[in-house]
Amino acid sequence: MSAQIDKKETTGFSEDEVLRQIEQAVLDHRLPPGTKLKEVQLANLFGVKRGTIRKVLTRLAHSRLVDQTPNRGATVAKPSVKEGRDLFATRRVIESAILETLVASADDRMIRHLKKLLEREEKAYRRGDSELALKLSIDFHRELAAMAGNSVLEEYLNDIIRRTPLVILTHLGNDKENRCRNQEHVAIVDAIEQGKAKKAVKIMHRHLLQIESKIQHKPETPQTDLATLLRPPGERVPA
Amino acid sequence: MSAQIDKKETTGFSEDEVLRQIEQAVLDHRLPPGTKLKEVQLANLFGVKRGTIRKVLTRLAHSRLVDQTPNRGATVAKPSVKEGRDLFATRRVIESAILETLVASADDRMIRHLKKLLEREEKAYRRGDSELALKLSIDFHRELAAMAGNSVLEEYLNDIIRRTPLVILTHLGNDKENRCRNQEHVAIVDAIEQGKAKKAVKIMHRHLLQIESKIQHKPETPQTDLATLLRPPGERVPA
DNA sequence: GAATTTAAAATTGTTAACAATATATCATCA
DNA sequence: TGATGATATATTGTTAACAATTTTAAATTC
Repeated sequence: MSAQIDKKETTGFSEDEVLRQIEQAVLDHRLPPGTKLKEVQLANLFGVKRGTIRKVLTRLAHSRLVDQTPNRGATVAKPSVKEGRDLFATRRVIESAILETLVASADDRMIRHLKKLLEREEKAYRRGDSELALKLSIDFHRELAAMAGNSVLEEYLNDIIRRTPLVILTHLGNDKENRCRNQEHVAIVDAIEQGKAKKAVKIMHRHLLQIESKIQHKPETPQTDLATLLRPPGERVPA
Repeated sequence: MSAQIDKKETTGFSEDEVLRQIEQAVLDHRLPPGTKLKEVQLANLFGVKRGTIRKVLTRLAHSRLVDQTPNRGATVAKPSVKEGRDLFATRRVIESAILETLVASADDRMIRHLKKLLEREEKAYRRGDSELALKLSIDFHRELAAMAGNSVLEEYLNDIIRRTPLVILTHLGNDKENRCRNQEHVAIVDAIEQGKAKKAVKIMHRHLLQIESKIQHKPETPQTDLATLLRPPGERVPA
């Protein structure tokens, strides 16, 4: 009744590629929290051995993107309200530190690069391409972290960013409201350009609190679905 | 020439226990950076299968305590000067946030508990038991993190604490100077008790900068030795 | 003797078969 | 019907044997 998922022809991915694809699926809000992740199913989907999937799941569990329980396999993690709050609070701390560092060393080239990113982001918003807009919004935050030049801060922010979609999906639903506002990104870059660290931090705080303030009620538990949602482009559905 | 390390009789540890023992060995400055970690050797030492060691090494690599290179195995990580600086800079950020949070919610019970810890720490210092003093000093920082009540901040601080010995050993040597000073810990608790967050943060900054300022020169590369240093208590050496 | 090549040993990486556990299916009975 | 228990299936966990690679050692050549 739930047997053959073919897909043997694909060339086969490396362990890192599989990991990144799953992480990307979470970032894109395609993998709802609570989704069961069966080893053989994933192995077939990606055209790899079960052992590879096994290692990937362990790594994902280590970064708290999946929950692993002995003998019962892995599911996409479902952060608690508490964890969600802690995550956002920590994010404010990390992003503030990034901005303080960045303002001290920002040059024209960086500012220009950031503004180019923001233009693309705004264009995506106007065009109504919310998928691309979300991606570019994430890129903006990541770019700030990379520019600050502290690899550990960058590492931690990326960790938080990866976990954030799970918090949003479990405690906010998939509303369009819960996205970064391009306008605020612009204001942050302006503050950086002016060398006003405190101002940049203040805007960033408001920016993050806007989303954070909403995570308190958990509306309902949506039913999990099959894992064909791992493939971003059009894909055929096996018989 | 480097063949049989017996040790088959031991009861055998679980995966998590093996992980913790290795982490503890790093914390205790018993595992110098660069030490080769051979799978079968570790498997024999802990009385577990090679697969278990393999998973543990992967997990340790994920938290950057070991470096893994394909086909060439794992070694205890050797952080660069840059990584060391970034680590300490981030630690200041995290510990500051912890203190700010903590001061807002500290009660008498917490203060009393902290003071008790400090007494034990001071006693260990006076007695000259620098091993215990180091351990208690780490406990102090961890306790602050736990009391703040933000699980993500706590998680990150623990991550940093685990990696810190590797930075110290590679770029500072094993001097007694590079340890936390009990006196400063006392001053931090006093500031918390008085509800002065800014003051506590300032002391903490000075506290951490004192160590951080020294990581610039890397004296030499000490030779790696065998991994019998994994056992804290007295152990027999096989023929 | 130093450098290069060849062979041996040690170490890591992979796989398929098996074992253990959990989940689903179905029959039985109150 | 609904609960209980037995059987079958599906899923995860483990292991030992094998393959691939690197490191070490020895042999050869100049």
